[in-house]
Amino acid sequence: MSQSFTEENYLKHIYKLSKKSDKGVSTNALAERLETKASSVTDMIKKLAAKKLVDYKKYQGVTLTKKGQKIAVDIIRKHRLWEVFLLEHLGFGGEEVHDVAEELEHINSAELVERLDKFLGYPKYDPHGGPIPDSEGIFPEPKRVKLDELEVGRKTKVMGITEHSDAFLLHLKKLGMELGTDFHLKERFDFDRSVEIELNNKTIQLSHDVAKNIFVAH
Amino acid sequence: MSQSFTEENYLKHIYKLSKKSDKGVSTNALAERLETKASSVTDMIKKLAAKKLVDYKKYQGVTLTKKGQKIAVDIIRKHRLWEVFLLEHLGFGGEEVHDVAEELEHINSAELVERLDKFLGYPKYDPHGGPIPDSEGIFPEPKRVKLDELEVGRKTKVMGITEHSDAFLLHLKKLGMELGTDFHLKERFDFDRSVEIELNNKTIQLSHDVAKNIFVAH
DNA sequence: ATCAAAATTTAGATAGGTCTAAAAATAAAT
DNA sequence: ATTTATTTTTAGACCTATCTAAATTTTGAT
Ligand SMILES: [Mn+2]
Ligand SMILES: [Mn+2]
Ligand SMILES: [Mn+2]
Ligand SMILES: [Mn+2]
Repeated sequence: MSQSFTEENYLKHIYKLSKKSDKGVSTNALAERLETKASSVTDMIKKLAAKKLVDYKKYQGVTLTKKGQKIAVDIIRKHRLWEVFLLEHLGFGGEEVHDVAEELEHINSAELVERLDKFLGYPKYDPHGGPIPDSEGIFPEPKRVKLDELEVGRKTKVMGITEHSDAFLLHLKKLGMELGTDFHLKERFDFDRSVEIELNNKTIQLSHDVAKNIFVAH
Repeated sequence: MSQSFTEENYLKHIYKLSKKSDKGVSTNALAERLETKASSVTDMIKKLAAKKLVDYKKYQGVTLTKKGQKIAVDIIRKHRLWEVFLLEHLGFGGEEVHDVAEELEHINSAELVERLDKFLGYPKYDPHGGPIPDSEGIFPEPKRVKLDELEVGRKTKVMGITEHSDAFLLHLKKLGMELGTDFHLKERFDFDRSVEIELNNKTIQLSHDVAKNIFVAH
């Protein structure tokens, strides 16, 4: 069975949104992500459910089935491999890459993907740090690094801490950082090694004492 | 204005078929090429005509407008650039390449095409000898000529073909002619324009139908 | 010039994807 | 517990691309 571009985009975004919480993905959230209307989402979800790619109960949101998940992960694999190619071999910079990868990810050829993967040297992460699943859909073990060593510009997430005092835990809680919290490392200031991060649309400063005690995904 | 994959494929095949004769491309010829029905072709042609991409009068066949031609040539450019990439960099062999290029040619990004072209070293011909037009739509000067126009007596080599049917490919294989094969044009017979060539120490006759479909080095 | 065959176009139907407006269900407030 | 607001679904419509079957035009033979 083969999917349309549209179906593949739905599956991919259901996958990504479902990581954010453990409940089903809501119709509105999906509509916003896909820049379409809620009614269109409902229609499409029904079609995907008929194909057994998602589980769906009215008003309860959607989740991917195993089959749907496999397809979603494969799209992500292709997207990230193409981004590696565009950035590292064609010399693309920054933004433009994503839109092109958004189209290339739908090119349908297992042979092509495997050869591209080989050509690129079997990368495990794309240039934004996004992990690239293998052809079985297995993601690489996320390398962990301390926040004070991470390259500026990375999107990352909290993977662990090396300091377990109540004071530190309370501090993190107040900042809104917990295990799994996603954020973006915007800047590091050389004079005191403090960092500036963006988390939940807020910009926050962290001292080096804090940063050096947080493990983040690389 | 942007075209669908389908529209682009129509334009490309109208372009290619229109090279074969100087009359408009017939509905049936297009239907056969595109593996669809004549009625579907009529529908699509009307739409392309409404967009001013083709000129069309009922029952008279279609021709491309300047605008349509530009798009068609650009698709051919992309197709051939991708084939160079797939064959020379990803290590694809023979057949598989074409189908993948058939999809890749529709990826919509001028930036991508220019960067790919640069990455490949601005090739002028694809690995099958097909000329690659530049971004302005200009084809390279053919340092190639069809075998039925080559001067008698020349030593030359197979540079490409203009007929890609299985029957023709098989025929060439049987004759021992493939891309790059060297041979010597010994004689041309005026009464049927057949030619006699010497290849691997054997003397072979080729009908005009065969000769006119083989590109050779000039 | 007439008739038959082939090519082409039209009519009507189906399926995918989307939208607006209205109805129904759920969640939040009072 | 009611009422109100929000979310989600349904109903009905539209556009693209395709098909089959029937009608029309052109081509080619007699
Ligand atoms: Mn991306
Ligand atoms: Mn996409
Ligand atoms: Mn090709
Ligand atoms: Mn194509």
